[in-house]
Amino acid sequence: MAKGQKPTINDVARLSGVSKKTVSRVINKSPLLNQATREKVEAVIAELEYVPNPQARALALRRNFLIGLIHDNPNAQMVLGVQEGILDTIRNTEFALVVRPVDRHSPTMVEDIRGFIEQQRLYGVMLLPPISENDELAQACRDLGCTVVRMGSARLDDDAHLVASNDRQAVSDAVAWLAELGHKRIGFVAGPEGFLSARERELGFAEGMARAGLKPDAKIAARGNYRFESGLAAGQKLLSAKSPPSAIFSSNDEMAAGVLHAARERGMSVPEDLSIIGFDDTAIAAHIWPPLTTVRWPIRAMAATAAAKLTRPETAASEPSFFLSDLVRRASAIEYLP
Amino acid sequence: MAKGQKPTINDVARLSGVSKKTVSRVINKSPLLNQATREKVEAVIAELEYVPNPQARALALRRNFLIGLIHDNPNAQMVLGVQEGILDTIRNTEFALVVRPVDRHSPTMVEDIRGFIEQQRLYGVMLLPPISENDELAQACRDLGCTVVRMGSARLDDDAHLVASNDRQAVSDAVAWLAELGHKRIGFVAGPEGFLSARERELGFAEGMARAGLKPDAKIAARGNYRFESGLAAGQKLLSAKSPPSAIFSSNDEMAAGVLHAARERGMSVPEDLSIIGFDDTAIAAHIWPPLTTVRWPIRAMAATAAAKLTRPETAASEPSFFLSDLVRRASAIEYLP
DNA sequence: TTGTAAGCGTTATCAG
DNA sequence: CTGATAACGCTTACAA
Repeated sequence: MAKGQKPTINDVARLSGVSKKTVSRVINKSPLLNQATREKVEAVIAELEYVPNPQARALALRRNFLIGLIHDNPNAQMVLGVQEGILDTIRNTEFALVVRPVDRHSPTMVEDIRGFIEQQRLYGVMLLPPISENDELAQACRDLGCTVVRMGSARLDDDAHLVASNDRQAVSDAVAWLAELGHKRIGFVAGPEGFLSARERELGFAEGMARAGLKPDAKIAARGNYRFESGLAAGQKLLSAKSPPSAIFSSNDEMAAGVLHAARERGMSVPEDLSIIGFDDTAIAAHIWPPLTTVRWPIRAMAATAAAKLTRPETAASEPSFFLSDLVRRASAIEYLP
Repeated sequence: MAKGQKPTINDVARLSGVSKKTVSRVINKSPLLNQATREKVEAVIAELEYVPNPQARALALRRNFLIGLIHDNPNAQMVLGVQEGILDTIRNTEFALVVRPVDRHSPTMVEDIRGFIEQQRLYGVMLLPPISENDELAQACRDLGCTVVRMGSARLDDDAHLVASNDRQAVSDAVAWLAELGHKRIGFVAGPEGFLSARERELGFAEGMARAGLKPDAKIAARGNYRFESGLAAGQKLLSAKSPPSAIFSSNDEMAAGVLHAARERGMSVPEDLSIIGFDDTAIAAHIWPPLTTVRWPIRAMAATAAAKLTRPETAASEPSFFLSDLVRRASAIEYLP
C-alpha cells in the first residue's frame, strides 16, 4: 500500500495471506467462513484501520449506501427532527443521508423522484407526510428496488415499512382532558381535506367528545389548511358564533396561533376567556403568549426507528411501528370559568 | 444493451461508432473534439436517454458528486431554507445533497467530519454558522481535497468560498429607523460571545446609534445566547432599569420573543409602551403577538449561490458573495409615544 | 482528433 | 471453505 494512501481490500488480502474474495466475505459477514480465517482477517483490518470504499461497493452492487429523505416541507422543525433522528441511527455506519425536498403539486413529481432514486441508486427512502400518503409514489419507489418506509398518522403500510404516530388517540385524550376541566362548548379547527393526519385528528376529536358525553356542533367547527391565516379565519368564525366555544382544539400549532390572534382581535383573554390546544409542539408553541398547550409526537425517535427499518431490513418488522404522542400542558388551556 | 437495462457508455459508443473514450470526452466537455463527432455522439445520448452512472464516475475520479451540508442546528427554518436553496441549484444535475448535523461541543467534531468527508469522498461541503467560523475545520476539509463554501455574517473567506449577509449594515439601518421614529433610549440584547454574527450585529448597533447621534447605554444592554430564556432574562434586566428603554433591538427573533414576554410580565403593552425589533425573520416572528418587526436575510438565494460556487468552481469567484438583508416592518415597532 | 489498454476498489461466478 | 477471473461503468495514461 502506497504511503499516505488509504488501505484497500488488496492490502488487507496481501497482509493476511488470503484472497480479495475472502476479505470481501469477512466484510459482508458471509456465514461460510472458517472462524480462524475470519479472525486473522479481522485483525489485519483493525490494524490497517481499513474501511471499505463505498463508491466501489456501490458500483459492484448497483446500489448506493444512501438513504433518501423525500418530503414536501410539512414544517421545518419536523423535517429537521427527522434528519436528526435518521442520523442518530446511521452515524458510524457506511450510510449517508441525502435529502430531496419536492413539490407535491408538480405534475412531474413522481417522475422526478423516480429519476432521483435511479440516478443515485438509493438504498432506501423515507417518505414524510403528506406525500407519504401517496401509494402510487411508494409503489414507484419499490419498483425501482428501493426500500420504502413511510411516516404517517395511521396505518399506511405494514409494520416493516411504517412508523406512525397515533394522532387519533392523542387528540381524543386532549379533548377528554378539556372536558374534565369543565368545558362543554369545545370548538374544532380541522386540517385540510385529503390529509390523513387531518382525518385522524378529526376522528380523534369526535371520539374524545363522545367519551366525554359531549356533542360536536358544526357551528363551532371549521376547516383550515394548516397555515396561520386559515387558523385566523377559523377563529373568527368560531368566536362569532351565537353560542361561542369556551375552548378550541386546533389540528396544528400554526392554526392555533391564528385562533389566538382572532381571540385577541375580539379583545378576549387567553386562557381566561378561551382555552386553546394545538398539535405538533413546533417552536411556535412555546414562544407565543400564552405558551400553547399542544400535542407532541416523538419525531426524532420515530425517524431513528424508521432509519433502522430502512438499513436493517431483517429486523424491520420487529421494530415498533406506532408511537404515542403526549400532551404538553402549558398555559393556553385552563379550567372553565363561567 | 440488454432489454430493460439502463444504457451505458458502451452502448453509446457502439451506436455512434466511436470509442468509449470519445463518449467520455463528450460527457466531460473536452475542448479537443471534432464538432461533427460531438454532435453525432450527443444525438445518440439524447436518443438513448443515457445518463452517466455517478457511482462509476465516483470510483474512477475518486470523488463523489455529493455536496455535504454540515451544520450545528442554528435554527430549523434556516437550515431548511438552505437545503431548498442548494436544491434550487443542483436539481437536474448529477449532484445530490447529503446532510450532516454535528455537535460543535463534541471534542471529536473535526475528526468526525473528516471521516465523513473521506468516506463519502465529498465533492464539496457547505458550512453554516456558527461552525462556519471555525477556520481549523475549514482547513481540515480543504486538506481532504474538498471544496468549502462558508456561510456567514462577515468576510470569513475569499469570494470564491463565501456567501455572507451584511448583518452590520442591516442592524445599523434598523436602529437608525428606530431613531427616526423618535426613540432615544434604545436597548440592545447581544448574541453570545464568540459568534461572529453576534459581533457584527453589535457593531451594527453601535454604528446605527452613532448615525442617529445617540449614545449606547450599558445599563440597557445585555448579552444572551440566542435562546428564548436568555431573551426573557435580558428583557427583565433592561425593563427594570431606572431609566428603561422605549425600544429594544434584539440580536435574534427568539430572544426578541423573550423580551416580549418580559414586557408582558411587567404589564407593559407592545408596541405602545415598548417597540421591539428582532433578527432572522424565523417562523416565530410572524406568529407571535404583535407580529415582530425583524431583519430578514435572503437565505435561500444565498444558499443557491453557495451551491453554485461549490459545483461550478470556474465561476465561483464571480458569483456575488455579499447579500443585503432587509427590514420586515410588522407591528412590534412604532413611533415613540411619550 | 481519436483509440487502446489499464486501472479505480469492490463483488459475483464458478471452479477447486 | 477458498481463490482465480471476470465484471461494474467510467477515466486516465499513452499511443496513433
